[in-house]
Parts: sequence; structure tokens; C-alpha cells
Amino acid sequence: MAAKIVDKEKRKKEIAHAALELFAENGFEATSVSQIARAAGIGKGTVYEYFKSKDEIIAVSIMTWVELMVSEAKSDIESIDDPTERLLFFIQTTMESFMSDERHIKTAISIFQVLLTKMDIFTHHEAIYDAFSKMGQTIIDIVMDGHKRGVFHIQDEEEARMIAINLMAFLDGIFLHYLITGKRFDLMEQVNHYMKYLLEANLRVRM
Amino acid sequence: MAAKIVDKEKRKKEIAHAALELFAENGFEATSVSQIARAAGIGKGTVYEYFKSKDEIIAVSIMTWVELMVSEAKSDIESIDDPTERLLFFIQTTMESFMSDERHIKTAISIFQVLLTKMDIFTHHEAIYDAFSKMGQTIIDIVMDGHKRGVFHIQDEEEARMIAINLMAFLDGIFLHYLITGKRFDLMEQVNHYMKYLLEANLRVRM
DNA sequence: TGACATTGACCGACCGGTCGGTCATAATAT
DNA sequence: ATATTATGACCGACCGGTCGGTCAATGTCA
Repeated sequence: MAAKIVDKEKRKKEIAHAALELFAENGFEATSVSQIARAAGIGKGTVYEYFKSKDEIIAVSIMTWVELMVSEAKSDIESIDDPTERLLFFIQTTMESFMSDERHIKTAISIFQVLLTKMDIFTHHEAIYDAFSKMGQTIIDIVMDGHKRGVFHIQDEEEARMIAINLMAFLDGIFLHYLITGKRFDLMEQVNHYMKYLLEANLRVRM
Repeated sequence: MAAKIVDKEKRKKEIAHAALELFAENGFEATSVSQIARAAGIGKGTVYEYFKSKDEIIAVSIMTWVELMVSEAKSDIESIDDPTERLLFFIQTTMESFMSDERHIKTAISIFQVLLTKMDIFTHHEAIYDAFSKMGQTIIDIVMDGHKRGVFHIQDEEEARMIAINLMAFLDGIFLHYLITGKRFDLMEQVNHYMKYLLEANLRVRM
């Protein structure tokens, strides 16, 4: 019945991964399918055995990246007990993840642009929203846990949600500005400034 | 001896303006010179009478937009006396500017991408940094004025600078997330949440 | 005033090249 | 032999950019 058996799904992810590297470096538009094929070590035609269009490559690459980011965000945060330490650890891992490889922020920017300009073509919005939610939920969980244990002091879960949204927005914004301005400020200092006021004023932690 | 004389500089700006509209809608790469020409109501060849390359169109368009944003940011803030009101007014104008026309944030994203991916080609970095500085300086001025008048309480100008950087980053981040998530949260509420703690905890305004 | 010369703004057909996408053929495994 | 997978030559569309030529506006001179 069958000849050479290939794990189609695995292969697809390999191609998407190779594509993602190029997209991160040059953006979606500027990356050609030939380049992707070469990077994946296969022929151009083969790419079309796994993807029906370049748009699909883009979509799958984006989802691959988003899943990667979400899974990284959850990384063994359970191992830490103290809520404050846990929140700071979350920030630190996020920062390390973005700063260890600047392509992450480039990729994020490219994805944002696709979301904003190709909204009609790109059909994975719900998945993206889910990813945002998951990322936010991780923060909410930390905050609510700290609240229940009497370390953080907030009104209700709604406030935890607002804190999470603002924190994610701030982090994306500050990473972005850091790169755009050619690293003309101390990133760590700025994040610490935000975290200090978040802990002291928002969460009213007794320091 | 002479023929039809046109204001070359003015015409150039007209084309750049038409180009900017398209760039905001579709991004730089996805916009062709033919489209720009059509939008400007002229022939494609004519475009090259005013610009020596598409990259130059992009560069000029970006600078046009940046100058517009900076000039908007300074808009008659002098008319308000109370430092707190003044800061809130700055936020409000910024929000109105971005929300009145979603293309602004799309344009910003496109520009960020150019800055990150075409860093070598694009030669206007200093001008962009200047724009960022000017925008930040407006905030610093407001904060320092409030400080000198005993309304805001900060340590030094360095802290005002940090507050300005974080505020700009937060605003960009929250606008971005607002659009990306399909407006799934109350933008005004999130900004107010940030501003509340900025005023109470950072600037220690007696409310 | 009107015939003619001179100018530069304007144009779109055209260029070489690249793109996303297709397909006939080859390679490989059963 | 047959079914599946892999391929790169090939295609039409479109890209950024060029160029020879048109034309309206102006200047000149009778």
C-alpha cells in the first residue's frame, strides 16, 4: 500500500521551523519559498507537498512560534514557592528568552504586522487570542495564588486580569523600544522600575 | 525660456503622503511603486522624477510620519497649568491620536519592522532616535515641572527619564495588544489603571 | 498678436529579474 | 510493477527601475 513512509506532520513542523528562522531574520514578504526550501534542505516543489501556499507556511510558522512562546512562559515556575519570587522569576525568564535571541522580538513584530494587515487572509486569530490568554493566565495564576496566601493584596480577579494585561503590554513595549532606540537605555533598570511599583503599589507587598 | 514650474518639494511631500497611506494599510513590502503612483494620481515614471528609489520613498514617508507624531504630541499642552492635569491631557491626546485612526499603529509597526530588518539600508536612525527623545522630553518636562512646583515627588531628573521611557513603552504596548487581541479589553480602563499607580506610587501625588 | 522655439513635467511601454506556484519526471521503497 | 515522495525546470504575473518621447506652458521675436 505504501512506499517510503514520512511522518508528514513532523516534516511539516521541520519546514515551518526552518521558515520561521528566515522570517525572523528578513520578515515574511522578503523571504521566498525557494529560500525556505533551501534552508530546510529540500526542493522547492517538495515544500508544496506539505503546504498549499506561502500563506499557509506563514500561518503554521506563526502558530509554531506562539506555542513555543507559551510553553516557555510556563517553564517550571511551579518549583518556586514564594509568590513574589515567582512573579520576578516569570519576568526574568521572559526577559532572558527575548534577550537571548533578538530574533524573537523581530518575529513578534512581523507577526503583529501580519495580524494587522492580513487580518482577512489570516484565519488563526482565535488561536492567537488563546495564546495571549494563556500567557496572561499564567500571570493571573501567580497573582491570585499570592493573593490567596496573603502576600499580594488586590480587590478581585478582575484586577489580577488588568495587572496581567498591563504587564504583558509593558514588557512587549519596552523590549520593542529597547531595540528600536538601539539599546540606548538600561533595559533591566526600566523593568525593575516597573516591577517595583507593581509590587509596592499594585500588589501592596510589604517589603 | 522656461516651462511649467512645480514646487518640487511640495510635490515630493504629496507623493510621500499618498505612499504613507498605502504603507499604513498594507506595509512597505506589499506596496508597489505603481500603486503609489496611482494613488498620487501620476504616472509611475513621474514618481522617479522625485525619488531615486523605493527605499527613498519609504525613508521620506517615515520621516514625514515621525515629524507629524512629534508635532501632535506637543499640541498646546502649555495651555494647562496643573501638572497632573497636564500629564493626563498628554495621555489623552496620545490616545485620541492613535485611536482616531488605527493606521497610526499599523504604520508604527511597519516602521519598527523596517528599523529592525533593514537597519543597514535605512540611514535615518538618528532622526528616529531624535523623535523618540523629543517625545520623551515632552513627558520629562511635564514631570520635572510638576516636581519643581511640589506636586510630583521624585528623586531626580534621571527618575523622570525612566518614568518617561516606561510610559512610552507601556502606551505603545497597550495600543498594540489592544488591536492584536481584537479589542478584547477596555483600553481606557487599562490606561487609567497604569496612570493611577503612576501618579500615586511613582509621582506620589496627594490625591 | 501669433508663429515658433524651448523647456521640464509627465508618462507608460519596456527591461531584467524574482516571485509564488505547477507539473512531468525521477527516485525510492514495497 | 506500482504507489508514494521528491524534484527543479518552467510558467505567467508582477516587481523596481529606465527611457524615449509627448505635451502644455512659457519666452522670444516679428
